[in-house]
Amino acid sequence: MVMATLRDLEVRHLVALDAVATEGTFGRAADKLGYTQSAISQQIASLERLIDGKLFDRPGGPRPVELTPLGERVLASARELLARVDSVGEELDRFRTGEVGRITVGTYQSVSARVLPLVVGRMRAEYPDVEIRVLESDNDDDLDAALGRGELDLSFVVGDWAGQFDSLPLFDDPFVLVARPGEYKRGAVRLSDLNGAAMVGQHANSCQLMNEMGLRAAGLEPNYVFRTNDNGTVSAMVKAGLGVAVMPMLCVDPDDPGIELHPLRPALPHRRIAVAWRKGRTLSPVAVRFVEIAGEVSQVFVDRPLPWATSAA
Amino acid sequence: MVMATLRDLEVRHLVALDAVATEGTFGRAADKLGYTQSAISQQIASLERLIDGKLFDRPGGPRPVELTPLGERVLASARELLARVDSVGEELDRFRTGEVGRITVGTYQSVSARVLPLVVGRMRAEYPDVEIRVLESDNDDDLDAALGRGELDLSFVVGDWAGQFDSLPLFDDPFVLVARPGEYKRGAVRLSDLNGAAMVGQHANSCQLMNEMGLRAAGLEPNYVFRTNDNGTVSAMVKAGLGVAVMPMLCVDPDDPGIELHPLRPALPHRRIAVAWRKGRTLSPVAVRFVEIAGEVSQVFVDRPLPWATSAA
DNA sequence: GATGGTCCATCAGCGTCGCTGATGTTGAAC
DNA sequence: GTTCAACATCAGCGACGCTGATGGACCATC
Repeated sequence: MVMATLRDLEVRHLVALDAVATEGTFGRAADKLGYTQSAISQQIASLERLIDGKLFDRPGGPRPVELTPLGERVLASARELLARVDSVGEELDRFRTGEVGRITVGTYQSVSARVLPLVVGRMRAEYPDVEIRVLESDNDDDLDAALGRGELDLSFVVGDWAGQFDSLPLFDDPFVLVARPGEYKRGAVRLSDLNGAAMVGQHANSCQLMNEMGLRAAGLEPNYVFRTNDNGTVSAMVKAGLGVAVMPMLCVDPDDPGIELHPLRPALPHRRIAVAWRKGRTLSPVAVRFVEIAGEVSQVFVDRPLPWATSAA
Repeated sequence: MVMATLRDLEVRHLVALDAVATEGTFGRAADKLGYTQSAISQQIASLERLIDGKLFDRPGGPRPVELTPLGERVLASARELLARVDSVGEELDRFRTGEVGRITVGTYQSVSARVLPLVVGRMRAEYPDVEIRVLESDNDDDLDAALGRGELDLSFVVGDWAGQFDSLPLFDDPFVLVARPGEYKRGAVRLSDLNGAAMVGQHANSCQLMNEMGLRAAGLEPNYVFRTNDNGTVSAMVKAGLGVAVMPMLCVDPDDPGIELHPLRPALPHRRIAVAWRKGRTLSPVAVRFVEIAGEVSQVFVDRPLPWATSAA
């Protein structure tokens, strides 16, 4: 016979207390709850042991029980707790359906500008009460680290991260040459034609490194005259005649008449855009839907016109 | 295999969830709580069945478990509930010690004026945070009814209520003659001397009826020229010469020089003052103390000087 | 790639707990 | 007194929860 404490409390006890207080007798409470009178009697006795005090006065004979002053106090707390438990249940249901929730997503400039608005728009339409937080960074490592630490639920990433993350590949984003209209003949440009050309690029990040490695692998030593991480500035510099740029196609505004895009020949290895999350981790329902939507809206980029068609428009 | 719902929730589940989330592994949580790892595993599994969703991602291998998004939500609610349960426990302790509580007491004019202040004063000194509510009524039936309905925790009553209530007798309050000083010789007055005297009395209530019955039993027909339920007004009318009054001694200000008190011979059956509560009902700790204190302070009235000594002072 | 270590899941065994159904007890009403 | 309507108690039993051991997954290390 060990000492019973509130840690042994069960919701069932509170339900029984409430029912007895409401119904007035153990028997009616038992009927209501689908137990026998004996069971209710034992449940209340057990609760009285936990509380360490009588909750009901039993007048004996055919008269109903009545709460003691202690019982009144406990009942008030019990009803409060029951209401809280119920509201937790409802909140969890809302969470499961995505009615409430929060999601934090990592992203970077080109995705922020071209992909994220499409996804966020559909998310807000489907789940108006879901809070969507976005962390944008120039630096892939920041996003990876934050994702690894669990600060991000999801992150857009470049490349495959099969080792560390689970991911859904969204689309391939080819490197294209950005030049002033007419500077090169329409259509593909040979890498060798870029030899010695003044180039505009980004500071060292995964795309830029991928890009430069591709160029060097083709035997040319790029001549960077300006670097910026702002994609708009890269295009602006090209327009201003500072040089040409090799950029992921997603980083360039396809409707900008001041520039012309050219496929490269041979093509550099394209970058693969994916949305990733920590390997093996369960996603919230909202996050799952976010990934689905990201996949759906990415069809736009899978099917997008090739650069020469665009510049020829 | 029946469907588990939140109604099957137990505090133990929440404690286990909290411990695992805090400790990071099932094993350490088990050590902390004095269970085996197996028990914790089963408790969490059981909770996951209740919640109908995984709460932890188990990476497998030597790495600790991590909360799923659902788990985070549930944990937050669990901690809130645990805190609430703890605070209920503390509140109940305070209730038991009388540190908090409320008591509603029925009373009537003479007790309000002479007895209650003594009791309330000591109660407030002992239990400064206990709320004391007082219902005063001219009409005994009101108090009895309110006590019977449970609206009062305690009530001062006149007479024995052995049938309906439990009670503690406090003291006996004799009926005395109230007259102007010198109107009667000091000391006892014969009932027969009151025959035909103009009298001031109360409206029909238990004391007044008791009083009149006693007079009639002694063979005299009282001649009431004025009735009021206000004890001060009775005395004032006596002082003004409207008549004499037969009153419970407690209803008269013993220090009032404008009146003189006389015992009656033969004495009328005195009224017995008691504090009563519903038969068989458990009293709150504060109410128990209230009754004790009422008994203690009533010693003043048990031992109080007889009327002729008072008026001779 | 084999090994050891550290996790959690699972299983069998078993004690305990909670429920049922029947019986005992109490007090009020007739 | 008898009856009735309450709750308490008891024996029995089934289910549940815990223990201790085992198994499986995964990582790190060699």
